Parts: sequence; C-alpha cells; structure tokens
Amino acid sequence: MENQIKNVLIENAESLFGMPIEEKLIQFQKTRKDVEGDLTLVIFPFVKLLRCSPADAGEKIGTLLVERIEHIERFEVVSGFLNLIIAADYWLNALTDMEKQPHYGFAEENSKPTVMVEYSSPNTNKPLHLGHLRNIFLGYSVAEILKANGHKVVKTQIINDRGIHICKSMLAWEKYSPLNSDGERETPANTGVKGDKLVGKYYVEFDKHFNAQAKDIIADWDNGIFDGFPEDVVAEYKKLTTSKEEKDEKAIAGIDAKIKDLAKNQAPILLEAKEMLIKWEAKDPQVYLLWTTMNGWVYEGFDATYYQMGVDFDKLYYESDTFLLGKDLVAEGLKNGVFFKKDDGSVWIDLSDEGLDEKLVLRSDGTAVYMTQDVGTAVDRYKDYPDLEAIIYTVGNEQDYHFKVLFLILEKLGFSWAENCYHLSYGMVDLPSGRMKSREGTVVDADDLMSDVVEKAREMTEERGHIEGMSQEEREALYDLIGMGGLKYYLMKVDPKKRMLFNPEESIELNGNTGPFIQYTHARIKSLLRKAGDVGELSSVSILPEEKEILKHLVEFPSVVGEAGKNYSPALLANYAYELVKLYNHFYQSIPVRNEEKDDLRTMRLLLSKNVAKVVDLSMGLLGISVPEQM
RNA sequence: GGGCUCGUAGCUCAGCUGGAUAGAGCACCUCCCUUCUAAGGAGGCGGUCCUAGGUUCGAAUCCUAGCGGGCUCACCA
Repeated sequence: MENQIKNVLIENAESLFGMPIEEKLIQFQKTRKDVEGDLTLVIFPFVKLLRCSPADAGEKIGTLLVERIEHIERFEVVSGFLNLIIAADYWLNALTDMEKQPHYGFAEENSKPTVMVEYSSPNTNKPLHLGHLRNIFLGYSVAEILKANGHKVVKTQIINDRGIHICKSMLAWEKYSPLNSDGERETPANTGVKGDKLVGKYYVEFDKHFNAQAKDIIADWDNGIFDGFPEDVVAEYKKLTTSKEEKDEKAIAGIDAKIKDLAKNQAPILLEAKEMLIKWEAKDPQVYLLWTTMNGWVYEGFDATYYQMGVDFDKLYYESDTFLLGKDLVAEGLKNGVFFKKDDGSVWIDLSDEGLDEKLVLRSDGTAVYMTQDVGTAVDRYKDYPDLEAIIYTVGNEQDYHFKVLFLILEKLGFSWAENCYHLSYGMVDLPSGRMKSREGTVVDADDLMSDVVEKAREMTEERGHIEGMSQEEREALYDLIGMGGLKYYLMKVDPKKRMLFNPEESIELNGNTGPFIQYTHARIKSLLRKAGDVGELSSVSILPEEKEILKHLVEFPSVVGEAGKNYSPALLANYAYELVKLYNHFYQSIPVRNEEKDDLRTMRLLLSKNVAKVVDLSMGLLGISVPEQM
C-alpha cells in the first residue's frame, strides 16, 4: 500500500506540486490509536512545495489518493497528518493471504547468497558460561533470521583449542590429578564429571599453584632472599636501599613492580606450561596425545551443552589448523605495499589514514599474531565456500577495534567481500552483584543456569496444574521448553549492542515481557482452536477496530523479519512477538468468544487467532524458542 | 590522553529512516475467575528522555560541547 501511494505521488508530482519530488519526502507512520485511520502520511514536507496550509495540502493529496487507489476509502486531515482509511476488504484479503502461507513473512528459501555466521567460538580449557549463552543464542538466532530472509547460511565456530591456556589445564592434570585404585588419573569416565568441567577444574588448579608460586617469589624478595633474581636488579635495589641519601621512593616502586612482573613470568609452573606449548608445536607425541585426549573430553562436554541449548553448527574450524594461516597473505601484502617492515623485521600496517594507528601483523621473529590468523582464516573460508557473500562474527564488544582493523586489512588486501563482513558485537552480561569475575568465582556456569531454569519451570508448572493428561516424558519436555524459552527470550529481548543486567529471578519470571508469557498465549490459542473445531470461511466483511489493530500488526510481520535480518537483531522480533501477544490478550481476553456464535464474528476471531498463533510460532522460532501446543 | 559505545519511570528494558499527548514489564495500590487455560484482563501511581547549545514547521531520535558508566588503544588471544 505504501509503495502504491509513493508511485501515485511521484507520478503525479508535476500536476500536484508543479515539480518532481524526492521519494524521501514521502513519510508514513502508524496512525495514532485515538484517531480514525489505518495509515498516516505526513503532510509537512509538502507544505512548502504547495504553498498552502497543511490542511489544504492534506485535502489535495487525500483527494488524489482516494481517486487513484482502489482500497483507500476516504481520508481525514488532522493537524498536518493525512489519515487514510483503508477499506475492510483490503484487510480481509491480507488475512486470507497470510492464512494460505505456512511460512508467512519468510523469503523464498535459498534465494539469496550464502552467509556464514560464526558464534560461540570457545576456549577448550573451561566450561561455557553466561556470557557464552548470550553469544550463542544471538548467533544462532541471527542465522535463523538470515535463513528466513532467504539466505543460505553456514553456522560455524572456531574452536580455540591450542595455546598456553590449554597447556595449563593439561599440565595441572598431569601434576595434580590423584590416582584411583586402578592407577588411573581422573577422567570423565571414572569420575562421572562432565569433560569440560573436569578440564576446567584443572585450569583452576593451575591458577592456584601458579598464584602460590608467584606469591612465594615475591615473599623471598621481601625477605631479602635475592637468589634467583637477576643480578642487575638486585644490585640496583641494594644501591637504592642502602644509600645514605634520601630514599628515591619512585625508583623503589619501579623495582617492586619489576619484581612482581618477574614473579608472574618466572613461576616454575608457568615455565613448565610454556615448555609444554613448545613441545606441542613440535608435535611431541606424548603432549599431542594428552592434548587430543583432554580436548576430546571438552568436546563431549560442549556437545551436551549445545544439545541442551538447542543449537548446532554446520562447519567447525579449529585454531590448531588455522593458527599458521595468513603469513603468506602478509608476504603478498608486503610486496604490494599494503604492509611495511620495521628495522627489527616486524611487519605492520599503517591505518592512520583511517583515523586509527599502526597495527602489528607479524612479529619480529616472523610468527603470526591474532590478527594474522584472522586474516588467513577469513580468506580460507572463502576458499571453502566460493559463493560466500559475507561472514558475520558474533564476538563481544571488547573486540570492536580488532574487527574494525580486520575488515580494513581485508579491504586493503583487495578482497571485495570484506565490506559485507559484519561484527555482531554484543555487550557484556552483568550480574546484580556486578561484573562476572572468574577470580572471584562469580562466573555463572551455562549448564548450571540451564538446569536451574528448567527446574524452576518444573516447580511453577507443577504448582499450577494443567498437566494432568500428560505423560512423564511430555512433562519433562514441557519444563524444558518453558525454562529454556524463558532464558533465551530474556537474553535476546535486549538490544545486542547494549550491556545488560542478568537478574536470575527475573530470568525465570513467567509474567510480563517474558518467553513463557508468549508461550502461554500460544498454548491458549491452540486450546481455543482445538475446542472450536472447524474455523469455516468468511463471508461478510465486518471487522472490529480492535481486530483491525491485531491484523495491522500481523501484516507488519514480513517487514519485521526483513528489518531483523538487516540489523542482525533478534531483539526486534522478540519485542514484536510480545506486542502481538499483548494486543491479542487485550482484546480476546476481555471479550471472550462463545463457541455457539456460529457466524462471521466467530469465524473472524478464530481466523485471526489462528494467524496470531502462526506468527508467534514463526517469530519465536527465529529466536530458537519453541512454543508448546499445550501448557 | 585518543577512538568506540551506552545514558529514557524506583528497577529492567522498548521506542524503526526526525513526527501527533513518551511506552511496556517488574514493584506498589483498586477491581475482575458461573466467561476459550487467572502463567490472564481492566484501572491507578510513577518522566528534567544525563546537561547545555545548535539544525528544523517539528528532536528521546540528527550535529557540537560537556558530565557520568563501559570497552579499547600489546611483538596476549
């Protein structure tokens, strides 16, 4: 309808305004609820052109539109706004139209190019936590939304399976895992502990010993035991502290800082871990075996977690395969003058033209840095999927700068697809007590949280009843749907880029703007439809104002899907679904349908209900949330 | 210090490319289960849209400056 109006106005601009007009002058908005009309055209932009009052301008434009567009019945001009009244049969056509399409609002499948969506991308040294949940739900949902927009989608994650962090867990396990009666160290199999949790436990164990050792080193220093410290530092310190002159506090503080730094870097256990990393890089068979074994445990653990989340991946990348990539691209870029070499042999890119600074892409010893790797990985992915249009990276906003630089480098290297790449940046999840800190043990474990919300859903559902006819299996499935639905909705209803607060009590709330509230409304509609039986066909064209409100909202669904795809924002859909459900409840709860009303009134209500249920199902589906038929 | 980002009701958050009187939920107070599922509905209370300028017929929205929070600016990943 908006397009029709635009066309009519542009075509008739000459006779109406005496000159051609730009499309952006034509602005629509929703009509206020308290005035009559279905669609509102803003008149102000035309007032100057027409050189008359807003009322007269509205009158002129309105008359033309009624004349030229079939479904526009009449209009009213209120203080600069042209409110158009659209005929009832237009709305009914829209309703029967959406009724016919099972995937109403979705673009044709695979009609658009392939997009890769990366999310999760965990380290293999500890379990997933609350922050990962936001990342994973977001990424998964964006992938679904892109599919709904017609894209082919490759869901992926890059698994950070190598590096000093995993060596720390490995080393601690070797050193500190107790032997059981069979002489075996702890494994998921012999302890029953989930693989990622077990490995995470030894990562913490490493940290404990490391901290103790660092503390000892500092204590030695404080006690005047200077053995093992660099001679020059000791000599400087002695000179400073024994001199007769006034003490140079600043210099002493400098030395203290140096010692603390030294203690951190020289702790024996850390040196051992570093040795292990070198052995790993040399593919030492023993270290490699340990590495594959422990990573295997972690993957089993992650698989269970992903399963519970209801997410999956089409393609996995491992950092152990990709961490050497990108060096040849740097060499090439060096030839083309994209990069430059400093005297020490390190390679840089100068981004001062872009308002940024110089960025290292290769160390002086010739090894790759994080950025090198990411450049290489991106190019590699385009080799794997030649028809790829873009990569969406779901990564926290602390890496905003990194991705800005990454995309710039790719662009400068001449990859045209770089401009389509997008960093789906999201804010940190805070707790009421403040930021999550692993050191303070305030990190919320993903598995624990998920089982908590499901458990809570069980308690609340059992308390309420309504599950009499269900088998135990069906009940368990329902608790899971409700708990997970609540959690997902809670994490996704907020604009991704904003830092958000996770309130554990609110996250399992069932009232208000929550997943379960939407699920509940869906279940109620389904129950209504089951009891009503045959919906029947519409013959009359009567439609109540409240019903039109709902219908207008339904008609918007396709554009919301499109918008969500453009902005990579599940939040848009979440809030849309909530609005819809509110509108529905408002009307249909306060004016109940009676089954004996065998007429068009009843048919209209049932038809609308059916489509509300459908659109709720579809929009929640795009968030990865299932809506039960019954609850 | 430079860059990026956020600031809307007591709390948590919506508010699309500038549009009519600023929107929900939670919390608090009143009502409504003989009505399709009360995990619901109706109503009330609650606002310096961080501040100050500017652009505009019109600014929570755009621009500039400031204040406050966060992130970032590593030969870490």
